[in-house]
Amino acid sequence: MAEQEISQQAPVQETTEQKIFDAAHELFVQKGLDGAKMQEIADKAGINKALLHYYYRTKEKLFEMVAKAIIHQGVPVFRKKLESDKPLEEKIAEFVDSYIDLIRLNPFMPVFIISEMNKHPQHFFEKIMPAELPKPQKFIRQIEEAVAEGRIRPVNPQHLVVNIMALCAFPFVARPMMQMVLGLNAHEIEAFFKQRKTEVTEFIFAALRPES
Amino acid sequence: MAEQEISQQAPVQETTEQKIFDAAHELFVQKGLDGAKMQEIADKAGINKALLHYYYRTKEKLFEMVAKAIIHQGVPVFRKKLESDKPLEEKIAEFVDSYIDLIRLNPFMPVFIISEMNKHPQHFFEKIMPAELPKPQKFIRQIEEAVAEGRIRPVNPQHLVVNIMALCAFPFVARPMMQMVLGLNAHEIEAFFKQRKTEVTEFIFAALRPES
DNA sequence: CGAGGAGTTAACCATACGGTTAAAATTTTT
DNA sequence: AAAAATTTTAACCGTATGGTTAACTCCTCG
Repeated sequence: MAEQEISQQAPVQETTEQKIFDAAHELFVQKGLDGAKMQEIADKAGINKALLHYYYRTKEKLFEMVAKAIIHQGVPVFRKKLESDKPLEEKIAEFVDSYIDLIRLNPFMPVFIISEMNKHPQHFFEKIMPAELPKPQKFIRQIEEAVAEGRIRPVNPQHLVVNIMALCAFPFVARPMMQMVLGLNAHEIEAFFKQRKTEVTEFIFAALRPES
Repeated sequence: MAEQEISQQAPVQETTEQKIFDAAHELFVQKGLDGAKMQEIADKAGINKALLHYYYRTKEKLFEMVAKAIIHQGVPVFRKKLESDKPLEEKIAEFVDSYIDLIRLNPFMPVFIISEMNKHPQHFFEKIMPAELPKPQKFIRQIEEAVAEGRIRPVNPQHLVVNIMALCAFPFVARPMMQMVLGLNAHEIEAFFKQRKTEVTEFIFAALRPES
């Protein structure tokens, strides 16, 4: 479900601008704004450092473009799911499904966002995040209705929203730690992430079953 | 419950070494290894830059000491809770309780660990993490037993462990985002975090109720 | 008192870094 | 093919950065 067809790099005839962008993408994601160096990006792109400034004026601008691209890859997914007209149960299942799909395609994304958002919150919300970021009001109203109707256990809707996001995203940001603590090798962790979707969905629905 | 008495800085007669350490702590946590600059640390400590190198030979060494201190603040809490002899239900409740307490005392900790762990995994696990990090084997066995006895719904124990950690830690690392998405002001977010402990505990227990 | 050591400082050093310049190479336009 | 515009490069610039040096202060102890 929700397996998008994202042209998985066709290195046919990549333009220089693209090569720079890709190199910057990889390094910014891996090392952050401060950790990634312009020379390093130039080397990885296989070009002269001056070209970075020719295409993207400054490091900050280059970073902004990369960060925006990353954010804008996720935002529409959220918006679509949060604002859909589907009934609550279906909505939750779809949300978990496409959220985990999204992260599995770009496992670095949550760490990148969390790091940069916490390190430079002002810059992040003023220059990178779109002004109209998806709001879960409709989702929250649906939760309130379901509670009122007794269809689900009484829960605080805001906490539920956070819980869902936490269950989806956290394993990816804590991956190295998990791997260490649970003692999993590469294969096992891969299997773990494969199971994750169903396990999370079942966990949430179980937590929402009405009492008695 | 579990409100430790941690001598909340007594700035009576702080030694220079301590002043440096504290300044480094604050800046490394806030900006990471790459983002924090030695001059900045010296300024914040109110001393000459050469003194940094007098007490802590290099930036890396200083960082290691700070990072170790942060890690070693949390590890014993984990170990104690994970290896206790209490029955499962109690254990989960206590784990959530002291985990959230721990993070509320140092809300920066999870972001710091996640950032640095993902940015320099090798350095992190070789030089900073203690060799004998707490393992949840006993906890996992207890879960398996509870499932076998039908006391809780059948769940994959590893996923449950991850779920618990996710529900506790994630809100703190995603705090700025949450604040934005849920549209909370400083007071409201404070209230949110106060409710968090009970909400998470109830959520987990609800998810573990046996079926039918 | 005065020698020795710990603590502290200003000045300095080499390199790394983000960014610029001017000219060369390449492509596009006419 | 010449002119114009675009792309690429090597060399350079000023500053920031991690780190060092050597001298100076201050306290301790014989």
